[in-house]
Amino acid sequence: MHIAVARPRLPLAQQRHHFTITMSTPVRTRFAPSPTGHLHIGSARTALFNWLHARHHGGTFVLRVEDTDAARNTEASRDAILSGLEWLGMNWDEGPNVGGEYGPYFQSERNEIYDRYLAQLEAAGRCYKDESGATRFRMPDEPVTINDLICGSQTINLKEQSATRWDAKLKKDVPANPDLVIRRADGSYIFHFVNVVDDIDMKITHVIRGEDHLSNTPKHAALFEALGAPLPVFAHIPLNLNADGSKMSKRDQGASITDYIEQGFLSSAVCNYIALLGWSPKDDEEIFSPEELVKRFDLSGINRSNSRFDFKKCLWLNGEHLRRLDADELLKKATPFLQDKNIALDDDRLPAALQLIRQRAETLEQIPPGIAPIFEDQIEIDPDALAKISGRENIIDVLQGLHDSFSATAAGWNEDSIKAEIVATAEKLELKMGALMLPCRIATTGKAGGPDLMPLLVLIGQQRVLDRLTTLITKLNSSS
RNA sequence: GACCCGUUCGUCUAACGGUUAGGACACCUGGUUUUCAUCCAGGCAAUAGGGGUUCGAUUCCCCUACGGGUCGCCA
Repeated sequence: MHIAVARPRLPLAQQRHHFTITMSTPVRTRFAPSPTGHLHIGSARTALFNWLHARHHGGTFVLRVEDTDAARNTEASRDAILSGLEWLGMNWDEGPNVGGEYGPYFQSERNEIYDRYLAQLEAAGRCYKDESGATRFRMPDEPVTINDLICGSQTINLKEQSATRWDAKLKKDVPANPDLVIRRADGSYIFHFVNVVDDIDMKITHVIRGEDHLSNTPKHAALFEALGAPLPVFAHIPLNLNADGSKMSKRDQGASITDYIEQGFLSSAVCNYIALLGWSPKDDEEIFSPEELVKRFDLSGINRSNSRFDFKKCLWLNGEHLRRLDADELLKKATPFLQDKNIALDDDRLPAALQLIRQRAETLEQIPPGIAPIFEDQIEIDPDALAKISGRENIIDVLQGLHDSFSATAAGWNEDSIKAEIVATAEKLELKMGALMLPCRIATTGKAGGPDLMPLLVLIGQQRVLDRLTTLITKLNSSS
């Protein structure tokens, strides 16, 4: 497969250097997380764009763990990131657990490779050891130009730019050594160097990453040049912000992918939503399965401005995905949430219950509470719901009427017979049917809202419906 | 502070010089469902400001404002 360059932002002459290198090369993208926390939703989006681009072009998606900072890396974090990616369905072709011909895929295990590239730099006279023992890459005298697929072209003189450094405490620029540290005195390597070396060594063709790396890119380009390697295509994607426009940090609500797992989101919906943050299919469609995303994704559809996270839209999208699941998939996805609430998976009533609740649930987490009245022997009456009906003058008559009618039903216990009994009771009491529905619902489910009432009553069962009506009647009588 | 990127309804976005500036979420109003939800119909709501260029700018250029990013021996 070949690379599609669908949105030229630059005159062709400027693009040429950029694209001839990879025009006929199979696409290889990578996601390179640092295991210092959970899988952040923004990182997940970066991973998604890399994954989608690779899959769209039939290329290779590489997972590389950038664990060069021994002080901050944790095993728990690495596991969380890997399992988060797995949950999202972003399978990697090369990387941890699956291997590949360009391994190892943990930077902590690649020192020999870095030594080799460093030797190359040394041989070319492009780096030196400073007085502290750290190795520095000589910043080029000439300006460096990069062409970003999304952000366009920019030229910068690194030597001049790096000759001073902003001191946040002093609030002013202070003189600095413009040459980039690439290896610490203790022999460990710095991000910029290993990142570039690995991208070269792993033959990465497209570097798709957050815009926070845009300003680093000229340095990387200089390293590519010094190492005699062609530049990959750079595509810096805009960042996600909180709903209020502030920077999304680790502790913000919805920042971690585990939040979505725990709250009963579907991975397909999360992928769909985050894909839409900064990428557009350019038409009015917006509900996509992962397969459809792969088919439609193109880097040319990525826009350049940051976006804010809209949790409500994400919820809506999740509901849409939920309704598109077939019965087996729904049961499978809901299983952990059902087990958590002790709802037996082999209960005869479960399939029908799931079909009932799926029309209204937006998350898997909302499923058990909605169908609990079917499976639990005891229900709790929501006080707020009860308050809506307890003040009605005729409430006891209504409940008693329903009870009498339901207990006398001769036509069996099904939706039609239940409806007929409610209608009959309403006529007897000279009320509209609607006036009986809410009391009936609250008495039998404890809640003011929920799935379609008739089928719900069928599943709860005649005897328990009668018992619950009696219980509420007793309760109301004793409190009045 | 310097440098870089950005700025269309509240939010996500479409419109790559000519549109009554389109769609979606959210919100509001009706309707259907004799319940809840779905669903259907309708409504509210945007080109940051100022200069150019042009017969004509959301679209191209400049300035300002605002937002974000980078300026580490973190990644």
